[in-house]
Formats: sequence, C-alpha cells, structure tokens
Amino acid sequence: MPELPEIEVLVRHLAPLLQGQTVRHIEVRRLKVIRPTPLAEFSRVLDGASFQELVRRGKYLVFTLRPAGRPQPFILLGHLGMTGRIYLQQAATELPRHTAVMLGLGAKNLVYEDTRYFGRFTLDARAVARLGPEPLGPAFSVDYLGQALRRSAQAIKVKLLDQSLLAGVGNIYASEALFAARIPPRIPSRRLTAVQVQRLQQSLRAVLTEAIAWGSTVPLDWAGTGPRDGLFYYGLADGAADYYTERLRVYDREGRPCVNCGTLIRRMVQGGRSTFYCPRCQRG
DNA sequence: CACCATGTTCCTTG
DNA sequence: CCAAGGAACATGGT
Repeated sequence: MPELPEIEVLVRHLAPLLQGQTVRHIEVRRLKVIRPTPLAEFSRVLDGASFQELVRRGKYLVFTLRPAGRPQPFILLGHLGMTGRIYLQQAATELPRHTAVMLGLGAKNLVYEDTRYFGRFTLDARAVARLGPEPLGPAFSVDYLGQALRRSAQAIKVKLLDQSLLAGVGNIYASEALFAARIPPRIPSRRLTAVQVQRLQQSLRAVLTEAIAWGSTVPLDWAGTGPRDGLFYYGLADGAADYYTERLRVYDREGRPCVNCGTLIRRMVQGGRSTFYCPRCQRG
C-alpha cells in the first residue's frame, strides 16, 4: 500500500492504537526485511520496548520506541515496498502466509506482511536523512521546486519519483499530478515554464491532499484478505461499490476516455515504469 | 507462456 | 565524476 497518502492514512489509524503498547514477543520470518540489522540485535533492542510515537516521513513509517526501564528512545523504520501491509490482529489469529515480521503486544499482534518482500522493517533509520521535503510541508514551495527542476534534464515524470527531490510521490500520483497540472510527462524538468512549475506544485499538493481525504472516509479492513482491503489506492471503476469508482483520473486508464476532453488515455514507459497521460490535455 | 504490478538499490554504460 | 538506463529483488494476477 505504498504512496504518501496511503501511508498517511495508515499512520493515523495505527498511531493511537500502538501508543504505550509493549513488545513481548518477536518473530522474524524474513531476515532480508530487517536488514542490515542482525536478528540478534533486532530482538534484543525491541524486546520489552514500548511504542511512544508513530509518524510518517515520505513513504516511511517512523516508529519511536522506548526500551524497558530506560529513557533513551530509538527508531524503528518501516517501508512497505510495493506490497507491504502493517496491521494489528488478535494474538490468537494465525499469521498470514507472507508474514515477514510479527511483534507480539499481548492481546494483539502487530503484523508486517509483504507478498514480494521489497519492504523494510528495520532499526537502520539512515534512509530518512536522504529524503527531500514533504510535499505538504512549508519547505515545498514553488521556489524550491523551480530551483530543483532547473538543474535537471530528466523527464519531469521520472524526476517526480526522485525521493530526494520531494518525499512520498510514487508512480500513481506522479501521473495524477501531471495530468492535473496539464504538463506533458516527457518534457525535461528544466524546460518547465514558471507557470507550469506553479501549477505542478499546487497540483501535487491537491492530488495528495484529496487522496488522504478520500482514504480517511473509506471503511478499510486493514487485516482483510479481499482485493481492496487495506489497499485503497485501487479506485478504478469496475462495477464495484461506489466508494471505489472513478477516484484516479488517469492512472491505469489506458484506452478509456479522458475525464476532461474524451480523448483516449495513453500509456507509455519511462524509466521502466508506466506513465498514463492525456495526449490532448497534456500537449507539449 | 507472456506481460504487468503502489519501490528502491545496485551496476553498467556513456 | 555524473547522469541515465536497466536489472535485480520475489510473488502473484491476468
């Protein structure tokens, strides 16, 4: 469940539930997910520690815990990769097939499951230091974006995925923001006009803010096994419940009419990943 | 069997 | 040295 809005909604859901909970049992089924922390250290540090705080930074979940009887807090960093999920379930419940790590908290277990195991659940917090500003924070100004783009020849779509430019935008919302700003995905970053930079900054914020608002109102079954449970970014019309219809405006809509002009949406590959765009609304 | 998938990192090439 | 592109990671869905 990966991009900024999904992580934000997850963090808001989880933070109050974890507050004050103590880790009483640790099970690591996939060592690669906790790397580079060795298992012995992971277990020693987490055992008996209690959750103090949970915040989001980019696509990362930043857990702050306090060791038993000691004042010095430490960080546990989570990243869901492409298919990771984190949720609480009853301790008696059987762990799902792709559970990577489980922290037993007494009545509940905190489960980190990840089908493809691309994610992380580690004591190594160095990754957050390399992130650019939060798109919804004050540092992400039109000036900042303009300055940063001026130095790059990379296609704007590819540039938006660079987490050191800004933190949290992924493949879905990059396409969505460019569509909202009516910017052709292929143009070199440094070729954006001042007006386009302005629209892009505003569109990024709008698209992410809307997605958070949407995710906050949808009933989610975090531990569920249905195709949409806890995976609310899939919002394509497919005859499913109204909640899920027509949320995304271009992503994964190849061959379907543009919501603005009716022209058929196209898909192309940039940097090995799909970009969706309207050839008319996003003309060069 | 083929191709596609919300992400990041590492390696090669130019 | 830097930027850009591609493969790798691992599993599942269509």
